[in-house]
Amino acid sequence: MATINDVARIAGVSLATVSRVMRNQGSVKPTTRDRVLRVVEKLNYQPNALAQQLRTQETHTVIVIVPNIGNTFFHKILLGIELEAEKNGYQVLIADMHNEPAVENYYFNAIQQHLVDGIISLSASVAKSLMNQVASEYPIVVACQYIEGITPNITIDNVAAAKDMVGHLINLGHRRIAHLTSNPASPLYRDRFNGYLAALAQSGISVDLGLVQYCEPTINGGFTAMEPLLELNEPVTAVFAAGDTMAIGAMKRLKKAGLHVPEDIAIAGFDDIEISAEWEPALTTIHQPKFEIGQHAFSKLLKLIKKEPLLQTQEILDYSLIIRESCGSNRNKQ
Amino acid sequence: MATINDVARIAGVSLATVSRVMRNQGSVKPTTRDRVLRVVEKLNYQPNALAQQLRTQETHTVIVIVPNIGNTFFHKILLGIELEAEKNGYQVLIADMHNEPAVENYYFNAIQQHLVDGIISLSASVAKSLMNQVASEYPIVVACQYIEGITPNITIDNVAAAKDMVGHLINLGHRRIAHLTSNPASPLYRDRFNGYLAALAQSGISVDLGLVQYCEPTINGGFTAMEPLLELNEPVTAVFAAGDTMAIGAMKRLKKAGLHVPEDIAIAGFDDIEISAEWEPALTTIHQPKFEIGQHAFSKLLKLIKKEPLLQTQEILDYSLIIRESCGSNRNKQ
DNA sequence: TTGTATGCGTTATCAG
DNA sequence: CTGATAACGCATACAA
Repeated sequence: MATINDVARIAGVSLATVSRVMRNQGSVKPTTRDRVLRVVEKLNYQPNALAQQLRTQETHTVIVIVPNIGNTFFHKILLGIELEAEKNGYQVLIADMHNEPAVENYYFNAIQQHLVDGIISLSASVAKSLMNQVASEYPIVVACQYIEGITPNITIDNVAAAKDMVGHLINLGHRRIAHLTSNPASPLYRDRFNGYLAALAQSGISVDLGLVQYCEPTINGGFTAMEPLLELNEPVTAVFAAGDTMAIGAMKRLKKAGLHVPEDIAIAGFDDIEISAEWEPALTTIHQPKFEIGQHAFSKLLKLIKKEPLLQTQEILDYSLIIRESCGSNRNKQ
Repeated sequence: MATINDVARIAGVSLATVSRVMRNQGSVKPTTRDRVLRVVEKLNYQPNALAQQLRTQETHTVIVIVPNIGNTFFHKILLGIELEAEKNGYQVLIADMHNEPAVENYYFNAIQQHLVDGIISLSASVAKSLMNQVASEYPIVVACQYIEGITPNITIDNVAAAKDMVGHLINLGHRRIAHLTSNPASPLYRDRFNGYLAALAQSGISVDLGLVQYCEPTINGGFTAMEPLLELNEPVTAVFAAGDTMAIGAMKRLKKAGLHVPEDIAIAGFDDIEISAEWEPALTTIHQPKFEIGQHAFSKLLKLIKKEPLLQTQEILDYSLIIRESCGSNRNKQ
């Protein structure tokens, strides 16, 4: 592999000159520039990025930590990040935790080792203390998730969104509304649960914790979580799942039980992942502005990297209620 | 950020000694080791990986180029790569092309710039000449795709798999079988098309190119590609889609037309993506051993990196025919 | 307009 | 067992 020295020697100039033409910076006589360029081409010289980065102390690379690349929820977010990064001359690398919390710690080291200029975490499953320590020294932003009171983050108002959704179900006449949720340690699921409770409270509906099921946030999780609800003496008429995959799992279980959605029971989800619009019946859900979340996350990170002041450390984006078929109000089907 | 020099100075030793204790290599007196370690901890010293990599000329990192991270087909492959890499002390970074061929070129530079030790491409959409040039100098393996006669690659036998699937349909009594395919420039789709043709030929069924539709390999693509087939004078009784997403799109279109799968028409897909098993009716398809493809791809790459000899440059893994509901043979439902 | 020299933070080769 | 010192490949301040 050719180095800058090889080019310099063959072109008969100093390596400083080669450096100048490579970076289009400083002044160099057109004729010598041409001579250098010809050698560069002949040798297929590519600057060693490692050396450049070591020298300049910046990598123009950010890493985004994804809990599980298999979760389609993250795709549009990634796209938002990527396009925004591209626009600003940054490279984005994706690190897949494949759902193992330990992996996040591992990638947190990447920044302490100068391999990247910043981190966007879509997980925040790292210990609060480590997050604190790293975030105080390096550019980090968290999106879609958050650890209370730490680091800049981008989310929607999960409480309000869940409350809206359950309010919608109540408006449709439902009184016995089940809730499918997941890991109670996650602020996200806690917020959505709180929204559910708030909506019930507002309508004077008393809470029945027997209608709340905890499960894995997957199709299969929703499927099995639906079973105890089917055996209730007084059946529920609606289910609010804190994630679309759980909602789809619930629908599959209902179909197996010979029940129809939305005629026999209404189902609502959360997130608006791609398959929700394709599923039959199409799922009523909360749309998160994923692409924008991604864009904002990168913009915020970039400000951190460039040490520009952050106007607001926490950013709340707008969600929207997407009414499709699964709640029986398909007049408004989008 | 503390450097090795800071540690050395504060611990009252030379930086060579610090390097030794960090790498657990060479001999150093237990007491000085302890002294160094204490300082390391106090300063929270982390070696600068950039400098290490520049010095040692290896990054222990590989990059995998994914055509579109939103395509769930790739997830298990990534998982296979990641676990195999982890086992060998390598880090894997994912580069998302978001379906823009130009992006692959961009990441091909990463290796020429010494940022990674090797590349696994799941795309192979780069120009043959560039692929040739880079592959001749650097460790690269292609999986699931291939450019004829270049670089080590891992695939299944797409021709045989498609032929098997269409053979299955023929065995079920079908004679008029449509084929949904995509970009004819892709060897993959060409192979599957050839398999389709081979199966017809073997059974003495004459080919009717009017039954072949080209479309985007998406749900929507399959949906619209189904329309002309619906208007045929002599309708088809089965559809073989060269990808599961197209198959699902076709099913959605049929449902809209009031037709039932598999009673009115049989549908078969290819790839066995996750949603295919969940869809109702569940899709009959060709299973690609994605996890193993990922593992083998990394192993092969590692041999390339370590300059070990490659026994076979091209590796063909076993596929399997997964019979579910969409072809009406649900006796064998898996 | 060009060249020289220094340093980025390591590892590794020598001596001692 | 430990310490100088020379690379690794580049960018840049300073001279010329």
